[in-house]
Amino acid sequence: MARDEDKDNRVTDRVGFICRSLRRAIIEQALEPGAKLPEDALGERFGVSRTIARHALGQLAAEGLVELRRNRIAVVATPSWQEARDTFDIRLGLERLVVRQLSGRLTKAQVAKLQAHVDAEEEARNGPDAVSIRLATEFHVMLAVMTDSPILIRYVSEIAYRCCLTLSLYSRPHSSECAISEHRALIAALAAGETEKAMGMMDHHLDSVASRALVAPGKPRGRDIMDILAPYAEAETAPPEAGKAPAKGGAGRRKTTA
Amino acid sequence: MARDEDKDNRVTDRVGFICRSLRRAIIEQALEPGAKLPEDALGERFGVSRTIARHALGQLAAEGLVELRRNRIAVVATPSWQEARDTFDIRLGLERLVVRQLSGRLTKAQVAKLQAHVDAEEEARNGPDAVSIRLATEFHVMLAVMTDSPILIRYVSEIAYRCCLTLSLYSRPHSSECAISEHRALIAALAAGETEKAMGMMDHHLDSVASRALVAPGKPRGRDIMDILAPYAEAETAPPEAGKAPAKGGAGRRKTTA
DNA sequence: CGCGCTTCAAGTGCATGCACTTTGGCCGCG
DNA sequence: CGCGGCCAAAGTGCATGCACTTGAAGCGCG
Repeated sequence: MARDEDKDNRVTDRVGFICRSLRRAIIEQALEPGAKLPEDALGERFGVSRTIARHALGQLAAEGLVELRRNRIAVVATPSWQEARDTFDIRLGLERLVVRQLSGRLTKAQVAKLQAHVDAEEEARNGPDAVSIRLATEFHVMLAVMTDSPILIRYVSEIAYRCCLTLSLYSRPHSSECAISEHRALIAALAAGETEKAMGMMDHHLDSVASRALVAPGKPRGRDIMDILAPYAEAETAPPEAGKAPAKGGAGRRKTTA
Repeated sequence: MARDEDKDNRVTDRVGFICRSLRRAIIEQALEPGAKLPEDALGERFGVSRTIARHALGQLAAEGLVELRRNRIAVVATPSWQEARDTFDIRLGLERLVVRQLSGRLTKAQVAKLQAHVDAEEEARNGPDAVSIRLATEFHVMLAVMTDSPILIRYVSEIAYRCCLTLSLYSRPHSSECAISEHRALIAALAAGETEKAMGMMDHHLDSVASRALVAPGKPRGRDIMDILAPYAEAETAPPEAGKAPAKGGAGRRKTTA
């Protein structure tokens, strides 16, 4: 990722740097949906002025990772359940394009690179979930990058990141074991040029991730506090264990990158 | 009609306003690819400071409509031929999703609205091309909006705008007559819930727009001057008018769509 | 004891100023 | 006559200051 850093396009890069950092923090769930991102705190943390931080926030907002509300502190986006489903749906469509594009056209080097990445995933399996999620996401982004189509790259990256977001909202502990083997199988199919098969695998892969991970709309984790409180408003009969303090918000003052 | 749209999200709206204006200017080809967009000129024109103009430019850059180069004046993006093809390809994938989502689910009011829009297209047929293009684009955006899926809306809008851009680079005078009847037919199929048929129509529609409009890579109008000059640099023997001389990236045939 | 109003601090919205970079013209030199 | 370097104008990069908005604590009133 430090590769094409200073191409000379894109904003100076301090903005880019902040974006990348924030994105990473978000997909690793160091920043949960709803986390506040005050401009000055950001600026201070990254050693830049609010102007830059603001710009970065703007970019991230354009990608749908943060929410900007006028005169309010920016927050990490909290996609609705419906949006989450849509996101996966669209992602599927986009990744099919990737597969179609790539099938039978992968160079040996590319295949090797992909395999190496999956090896890394394997290795990180016992590490923190955050890392597995990031690696799994990066695998897909890597595929997109290999299409060499800037637009496709952008869209797939964006949506993959958004998926991480929804995952961090609506998923349970996470289980990425099968994902890894599915990644391997996908590589094989792509390398062999079995387009249809590869597409089917991608379908199945994403579909299973979605249905396995996306747990029903019942209780969105970091969602609006009012949602969490909702069941308590109904009746005062033994509320389930929810270790969240009511008013003050357990987040303390400003959160920034971990 | 330029009044609302600010539910309270998004930037203050002066930024939004500039974005919208610029987008419109771009898709109507009042601003050709490569056109310069200096911050202060923009700011002056819209009665705001460079800060705002800059922010707008940033948004547009995120959408791929303008290009930002460090320390240089921002310009309207000039997608390469390859990107143009990719764009249409991806667009097709996205619009298929739209169709699938919409098929058989359109309310009477929606159908009416669509038909009214196509009527407007019909009416504008003798007007300037710019308007026809805008209307045709808006038709597709309108469809996307009806899916009620924010992400899909965003992506389709974005890519539709980008297509306008490529059209203004690589298309001939334009002929949108058939597009109108195709729009009508599409509405009918959608209303009738004939998903497969509707998808096929969308395929055909976009494909024909692409292949009809996108005239070969021969002479990209506003594209990098170096490309145009390349064949002349080789030898001074009568430069052919279409020959692809440089060893540049493959203009090689790529699956358009299935 | 609770409820609404006031007041204040945190935070954003935006403009402006200054430094740095790029560009293109001008001039002197070969 | 051409060519390469200097210089000013134009433009961006970024920080900072001030006005405005918002949320909430504090306070008085019922």
